[in-house]
Amino acid sequence: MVTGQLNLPFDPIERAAERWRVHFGPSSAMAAVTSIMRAHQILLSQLDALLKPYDLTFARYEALVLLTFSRTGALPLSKIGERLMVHPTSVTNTVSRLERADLVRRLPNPRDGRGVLAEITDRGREVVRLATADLMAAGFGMTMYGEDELEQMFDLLKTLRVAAGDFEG
Amino acid sequence: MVTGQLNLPFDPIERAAERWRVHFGPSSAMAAVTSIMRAHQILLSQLDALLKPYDLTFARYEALVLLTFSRTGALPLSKIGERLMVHPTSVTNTVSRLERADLVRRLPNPRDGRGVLAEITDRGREVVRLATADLMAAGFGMTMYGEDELEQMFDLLKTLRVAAGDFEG
DNA sequence: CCTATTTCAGGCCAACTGAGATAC
DNA sequence: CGTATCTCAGTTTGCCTGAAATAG
Repeated sequence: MVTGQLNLPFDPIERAAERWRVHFGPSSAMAAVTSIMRAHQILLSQLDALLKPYDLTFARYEALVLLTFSRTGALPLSKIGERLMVHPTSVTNTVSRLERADLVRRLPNPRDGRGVLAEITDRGREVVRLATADLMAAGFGMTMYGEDELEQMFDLLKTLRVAAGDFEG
Repeated sequence: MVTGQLNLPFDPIERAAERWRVHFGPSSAMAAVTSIMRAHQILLSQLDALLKPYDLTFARYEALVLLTFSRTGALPLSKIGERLMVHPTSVTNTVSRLERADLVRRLPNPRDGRGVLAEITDRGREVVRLATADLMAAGFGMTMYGEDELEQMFDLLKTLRVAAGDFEG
């Protein structure tokens, strides 16, 4: 429903921006923010639908892919939280769900007695392979864009991420 | 924490995209999608923090602003859901929260016996005024962008919204 | 009769807070 | 000792499904 074809005869964000200008003043920041919110909603809904057959959400899929990328297939939960920029308790929850589905297993961290490693299982690697094929076939829900536009989007949003202190820009 | 300054020495999305290219192939769509997800997370966290003193979330704030824009200060719940593109049950929930805080009241729709109007209260108008002043003072969390970049962002994301069928583009 | 509007019950997911166990 | 890692309990939010009541 969130991505249902409502087919309003006008752009609801553009209309809100016009009224915003009249009531409050300059509205380009508000229009850009609202657009990002809506884009997120559209994409998340599409990607979660694609991943549903694998009993994955996009958040869980991202964690799984991150493990695929690591040399040993295992990472401390703290590192996962850092890279995906999610809260420690969310990592615990995500890893628990993946563990229950037999896609990762928990191991004690041999280099830090406090720590826990999440290690991807063979089944986890297979699920990543299949899910990734589906996502790529769907172009990540971005098939309306050309290569140049995708890069433009990345560059534009990078400015925001740098300003938020995500990394040393 | 979600917007904490982690100050990684590298861009985690860029790094993931590089590895993605090696493992799976072209990664620009994935990088753009991940950037949108992260931008959403950053902005929502900042805006919700700004709105917290008013016991509002961004979703509730948007509903309140929409009522401010209507001529009579009242709209059917169905219309609110259509404009903000949220699920009917979410509208019920949002309006109930606002009603409990005395920012809107429910009225029967005189033009449709099935329907319910949400009408903004005087207190609701005052809260919108104050919250909007705070949001504008914070530039909606977008002060790192120039006017041209904000328009560029809006235009780029409009392509996605049109493709999703949000309106007659 | 069929459809539209709203509500309720109940589920899932992600994020957070705060507290505690354990180990650096 | 203080700090870091992880877990658990519990709350909030938003989104969803399915079913019901009511009315066009």
